[in-house]
Formats: sequence, structure tokens, C-alpha cells
Amino acid sequence: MQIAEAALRIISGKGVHRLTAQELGREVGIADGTVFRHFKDKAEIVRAAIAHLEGVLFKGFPPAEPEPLARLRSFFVGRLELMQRLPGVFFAAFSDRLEEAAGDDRPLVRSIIERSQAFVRQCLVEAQEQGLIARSLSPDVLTTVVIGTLQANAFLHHRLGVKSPMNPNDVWQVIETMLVATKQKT
Amino acid sequence: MQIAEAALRIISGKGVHRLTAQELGREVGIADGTVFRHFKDKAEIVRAAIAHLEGVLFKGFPPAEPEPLARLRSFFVGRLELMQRLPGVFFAAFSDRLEEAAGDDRPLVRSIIERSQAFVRQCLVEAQEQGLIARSLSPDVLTTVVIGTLQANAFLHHRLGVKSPMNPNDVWQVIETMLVATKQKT
Amino acid sequence: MQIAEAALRIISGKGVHRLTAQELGREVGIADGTVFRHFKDKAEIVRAAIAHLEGVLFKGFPPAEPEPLARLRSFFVGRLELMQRLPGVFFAAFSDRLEEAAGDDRPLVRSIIERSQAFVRQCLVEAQEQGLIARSLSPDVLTTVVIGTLQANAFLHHRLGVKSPMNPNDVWQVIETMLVATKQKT
Amino acid sequence: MQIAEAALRIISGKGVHRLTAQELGREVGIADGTVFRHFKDKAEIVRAAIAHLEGVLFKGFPPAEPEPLARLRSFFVGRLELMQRLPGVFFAAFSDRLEEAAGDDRPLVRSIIERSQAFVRQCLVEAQEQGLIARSLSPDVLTTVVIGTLQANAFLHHRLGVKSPMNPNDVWQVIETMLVATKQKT
DNA sequence: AATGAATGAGGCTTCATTCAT
DNA sequence: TATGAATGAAGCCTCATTCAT
Repeated sequence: MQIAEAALRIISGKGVHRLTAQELGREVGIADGTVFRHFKDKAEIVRAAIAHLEGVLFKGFPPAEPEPLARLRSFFVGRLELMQRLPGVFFAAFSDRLEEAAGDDRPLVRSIIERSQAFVRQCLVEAQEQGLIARSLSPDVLTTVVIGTLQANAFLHHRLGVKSPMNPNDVWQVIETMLVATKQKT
Repeated sequence: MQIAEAALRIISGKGVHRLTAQELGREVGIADGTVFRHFKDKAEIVRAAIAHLEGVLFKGFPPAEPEPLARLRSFFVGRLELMQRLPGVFFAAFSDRLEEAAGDDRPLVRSIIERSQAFVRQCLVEAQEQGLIARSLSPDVLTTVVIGTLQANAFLHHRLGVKSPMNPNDVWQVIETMLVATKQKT
Repeated sequence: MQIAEAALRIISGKGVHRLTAQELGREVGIADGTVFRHFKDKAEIVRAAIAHLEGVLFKGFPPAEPEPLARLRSFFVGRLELMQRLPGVFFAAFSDRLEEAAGDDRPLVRSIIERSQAFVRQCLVEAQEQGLIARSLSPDVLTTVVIGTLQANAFLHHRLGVKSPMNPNDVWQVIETMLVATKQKT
Repeated sequence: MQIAEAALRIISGKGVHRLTAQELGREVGIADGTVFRHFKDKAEIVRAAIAHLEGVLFKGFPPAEPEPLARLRSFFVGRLELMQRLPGVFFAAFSDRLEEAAGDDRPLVRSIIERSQAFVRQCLVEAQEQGLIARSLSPDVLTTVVIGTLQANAFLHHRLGVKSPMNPNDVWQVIETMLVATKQKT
């Protein structure tokens, strides 16, 4: 739905406090009152915006590669590429703007994050089982490292306005290098 | 100032949109109008809250250790410990709530982030120069890994409400293991 | 626009400080907040009120009479008649209420005054050129005499609440008598 | 009283809406609350300001000259000179700022005006009785001409910010010329 | 469905006035 | 008398939501 998209664009680009019926109407090209012909109230609009974000983030998810690190790479690079294409939208996933807008519906936002997180963790655990990564490292910590790197990239890109974003493959290369290096060490 | 503290507490705990004069007054124990005898307007309150946050985050900064990785460890563990003591406040540093509240004063928020970032990068570069970490890895990427891990921990802790937070030293151990492992590999 | 009219009515009748959104709403028959669906803010309302005043004052302006004193008479009597019909509105033109309400838009108010003033002066200069008034008298001073008489009439009428206003033609007759008398004298 | 003076200065210079306890305190050099140690409430302050204005305007009043036109001249020139010395204060006499500030005490302001007006009228009537001015002219109208000229001068000076004010004697000369010219005419 | 005026609550801010110190 | 924090009532303005057209 156009309105959900517009809502997501506004929230992530301008902030929750700019998500008003008027602004939405202007963005979509309808009158302010008309917005409520399509959605019962603002909460419903925010829910739709979150659903829209989830759709964008998890299109083609999960990746099909059988190798856990290749699968993780695919996910990771995909997300960074998405970030470069749709910086605002991607940033929204890690921002708390959505969460604030969601009000009572925080679980909706949370599920987006947990879904990614669970996937990353699963890949890492498999990689450890296959001896690709040192087994001694806590998969929970490794998960925060991987997710965090995505997050920090979104952060730098969107918040600090970094000019030339890093190449997604290069970023992954560094992560993978570190992950597998731990094995040699032991 | 009591009000600045209360403002930071509200922003990071309940969100920007709950930072109202009434809420602030209630938190401090004064009437809403009285707030503006101490601050010209809301923007000034937010500025004070940001300054307060900066004070908390950078108390005893930068760490004095001569070894770059020890210095980084000190910073990293310190931040994670802070997070466990003051989850809301710490989370605020990475959230965009403050930034939204700051309005025109975004540079204030940005400077907090850039200061940490520059420190982390400097430690990593020194470590590379001293041969502790593989020189081939981009310091910018490594910086996002380290900062991102902090960020993801704050995220998990505050947003997903993880019950038992990880031990700061354990988290650092994993990072350091990965960083130095890259050297052996080459 | 109804609101502009009401605003002018309130400002000139009760004073700037009574021009509140509530009062305006009451006058027009809408809620206070609704006022701002039609005008961005109070300044815009005041601007509209001034424009409305200008429209009322300069309807059919300038008079078409070819003789300068006849033209001036027409203007003068017209203004005094207007004063008797719309005392509040007319008074507003000379009051500083409007100016205070206008805030930054003082030029709008000033232009109303200067326009009348320039017209009066022009008539007097022409009359001097045609030998109807002694050439020795400063046109600037004469202008203040004519404008001032209007002003003082508005003042008496509105501020001192004079019961029976003077007849506009009689007032003009006195002025004209004095103006042309100066010629004989020389 | 210093406070009364300051109040008059503020009202006539900056407008009623700037007459606040804080502004008054700043002007006089005391704290805002202290203002109410000297005056019961704001209305009392305004009353004092009006009394102060009356004192300034009517110092040495009425002039002692026996000739009515000389007496009027003395008054007229005196007022214009006052205007050039204290533009704000003088303007206040004709402005409605004071009246707005006075609220319920409008009679106080009115009496200032009526006192001047009665004096001017008296001079003119005497002049007519002595045959200095044509008897046919309505003294009420003549009074508005004289008072109005003062008013218009204050207006030009203060409101339109005219750079070089007219010479008081020149202005009076024009008025007197016109007044006495009417006699010859008959 | 669409419109846009209207409502009314809520948030920011100012200020006269009070009062403990 | 002086101070200045505190109060509480307005006033401005925004916005979600409703509703007649």
C-alpha cells in the first residue's frame, strides 16, 4: 500500500513526530482526512509501515546457500547493499523510531530484529559445528559482532552522513577473515 | 542539573515524544511552567541532557593504558559495564532519540559518536602499526566491528530486553581473539 | 474573509491584547484551534486584517475631481463619513494597535498611512501651484494640519466618546476657509 | 518613582505587551518579584506611569501669557519641543497604548487629553472674542485642527520615523497664519 | 471513496502574583 | 526590603479524528 510506504519513508527520513495525517496525505497525494478511509487510526498505519519494512528486509530470505558462511555472507552483503539503495528504510530497522511510533505494538518491531538475529546465530553455530570457526567462541557474542557491524554501518552511513560507503564485500571479507582466523589459532 | 538528568532519563527510557514539560515537572517535582524558569525552552533542555550524557560517557576518558589493545579493552569493557549500570542512558548514545530531540543541534549528538569512534580507530591503527593485528585489514571496517558490537549489545540489552547480559570481559575476549588471530593467519 | 474582518473588529474595538484565538473563534463561531486551519499563525491573521483595512480605506481611491482642493475635500469628507459609519475601523488606521499587532510587518501599516499622506500633500502642492493657497506655506506642515485634523476627529470620536460628531462638511469648510484665506492675506 | 518612569518608557517605546515584571525589574535594576513590593499589582504601576506622564506634560502649565494666541503658541511649541526631546513619552499621550494598559482606568488617560483640549479651546475662544480669529469658525473644529496638528507631528516623528523633524516655531507660524488670515477675509 | 472544515485535547511557553528565605 | 523559585492560568499552536457534503 502506498500509504504504508509513505509512512515508512516519513518515519525513517524525518522522524516519528513528522508522521502526521497531513504529511502522509501530501506524500501520497490525497487529503488528510482521506487517510482514515484506508486505515482506522495512526496505530494501524504504523503497523502497516512495519509490515512493509519486514517485507522489504526479508524478500528472498533466507538465502539458499548450503554452506553456513556463504549463507551468512549472502545475507550480510544483501543487507549492506539494501542499505546503499534505501538508506532510510534500512536504517529504520535498527533505529528506535519505528519502535516509538509503534507504541503498544513493539513486538512487531522486535520480531524483525529477532528473525535476523536467529538466522545469523544459526549460521554461526553451523559453521562452528563444521569446524569453520573456533568452537570456543560464544555464538551469542559472535552474533552481536556480526549484527553490530551491520548496525554500525547503517549508523555511519545514515547518521554521520559518511560520503563514500564501504564496499559490502570488503566489509564481509574482514569479518570472515576474522571468524576463520580463530580456527587456525587454536 | 536535576532537570537535565530527568530529561535524559525520560528521553532514553520512554522516548522523545514523552519528554513533555508536564512529565519533566512531575519527574523533578515542580509544576510544568516552572521548568522554563530554568531553561529557555525545550531545545535548551535537550542540549543540557546531551551534555549530561557526554559527561557520563566520557568520564575518565580516554583510558591511560599505553598498549593500544589494552586501552581499547579498557574503553570497551567500561562502556559495557556502564550499559549494565545505566541501560537507558547508554542506549541513548546509539539511539536516534536524542538526535530527534536535538532538532537543530544534531552536531552535539554527532560529536559524542565521533569522539568514541575516533578513539577506537586510533587504537586499532596503533595496534596494526605494532603488528598486533594484521595490517591488511581496513581500520575503518575494524572500527565498525568494534563499535557495532557495543551497539548491538546495547540494542539487545535495552530493546530486546535480554535478561542476563553477557559478561563484558567475555565479549571483549572474543573480539580480541578475532583481532589478533588475523595476525597468525598471515 | 470573515476571520480577517473579525480580527480587525477586535483589534480596533478592544485592543491588540484581546485578539486571542478564542476571542476570534467566538466572534466567527468556530473553535479556537480551527482558526489556524485558515491562517498559519496570528501574524498572518493580523496581516489579513491590515489588508482588509486597506481595502476599506482605499475603496474608490483616489478621488477623480480635477481641482486639487475639490479632490482633497472629497477624500477628507469621505474619511470623516467612514469614521462615522465604522468608528472602530477608521480609528485603527491612526492607532498604533495595528502596528503593535503587526509585529515584524510594520511596513504594511506604514504604507497605509504614507499613501494617504502622499495624496494629501500632492493635492496641497497642486493647489499652491494653481495659486489657491499661499505658496509660502510649507506643504509638509499643511499636510500635517489636514491629516492631523482627521486624526483628531477620529480620536475625539472614538477615544473620548464624543456624542454628536461634527458634520464632515462643516469640518472641511473650516479647513478650506483657512487654507484659501492665506492667499488673500499676502 | 523610578518604576513608574520605567513603565512609561517601556509602554511607549516597546508596547504594552512588553510591560512585564521582569522587563521592569531589569530596567530598574531589581528582581522581578521585588516590583510588587512597591506596587500592589500591574494596574497600580500603569496608574503611576500615567500620573508620571501627566506630570511631564503639564509641568509649567498653563502658560502665563495674557494674549490668547501667544498662550496657545507657548503651549503648542512647548509640546513640539517636548516631542523632540522625549519622543516616546510624548507619543504615548496620543497613542492608545496607555489606554490599553490602563484597562479599567481609562478615565485617567482621558483626563490628560481633555485637559489639553480644554486649554486649546479656551485660547481659541478668547482669540475669537478679541477679534483675532474670524468668529464664524467653530471653536470645536479649530480645536481639532490645532490638537490634530500636534498629533500628526507626533505621529510622523515617532511612527514613520521621519528623520529631520520640523521646527516647532515654523509649524506654529503656519497655524497662526491660517488662523488670523481668516479674519482679513471677512 | 474523497474532501477539508471543525473539534478538542494536549503540548509549549509566558507572566502576574505569591512566598519562603 | 530584596530575592528568585514556584504556581497556575492563559494564550498559541498542532494534530488525530470525525463528519457533512
